[in-house]
Amino acid sequence: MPELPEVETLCRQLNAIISGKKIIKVEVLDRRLGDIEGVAGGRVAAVVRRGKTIEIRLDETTFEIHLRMTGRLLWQDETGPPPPHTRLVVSFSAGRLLLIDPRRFATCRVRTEAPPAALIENPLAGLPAGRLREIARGRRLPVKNFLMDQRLVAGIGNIYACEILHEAAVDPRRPACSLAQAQWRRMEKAAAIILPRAVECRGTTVSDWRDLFGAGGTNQDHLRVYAREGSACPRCGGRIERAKLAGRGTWFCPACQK
DNA sequence: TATAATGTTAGACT
DNA sequence: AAGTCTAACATTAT
Repeated sequence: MPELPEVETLCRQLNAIISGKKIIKVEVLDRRLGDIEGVAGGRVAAVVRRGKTIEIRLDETTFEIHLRMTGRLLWQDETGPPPPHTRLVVSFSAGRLLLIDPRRFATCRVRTEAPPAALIENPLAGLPAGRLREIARGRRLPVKNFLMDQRLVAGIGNIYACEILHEAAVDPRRPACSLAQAQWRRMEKAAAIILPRAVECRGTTVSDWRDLFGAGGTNQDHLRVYAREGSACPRCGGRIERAKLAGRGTWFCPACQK
């Protein structure tokens, strides 16, 4: 569910609240999350985003959380009964962090070494046209799948891939290697508009995204194509269509996205 | 009842 | 060999 802007929102909120604090207890309520009780006793140095992964950096190791499709993090000041689908409880002296995940796809791990970096590590800091073109050389997969490949570009998922491609007026089905230089430049510009705005809006709440304190984001007010099949394209008035790419719903305007 | 859901990846295929 | 595609993961909502 959460993509780069949503994960960025959580990391910023977490930083403000747990940096410098000690983890006093870890309760794993879903065995599939694995053996992570070892992080109990650690002190949080900082919380950092890597793509869609949340890195809780402790003094010695890094505790990572990936929310996948339906994972949420929720901060609670008081201890009450945890909400349904709570899979993990990380307690601090002043409150606790809950991982809630109906579909149970979310994952956690403890690591000491950094994994291999994506070719473009942080599109929030820029999605440079020149690099995109260079990486896309010889790759015939659809440009939307290219953008969503986490080994290539870290953090972009289905909503923001659709929105960036619309803003850049590029057809999501085009082979990545076939884009002209001018189109890559438009992609760079589009990302520089869409991603920072989504972060300012604290993410996109179309169904169930909530921030660390349970509040929805407001970026859904800025969506132009995602889940808008049949409505009019805000740029050219054409009809927004839905296709399937890499098994995912893909919304675009065939009239102005070339 | 069938389908789709904001993600990733192992294994199959080219 | 490297690039690409598909099914699977588990559950809820429409």
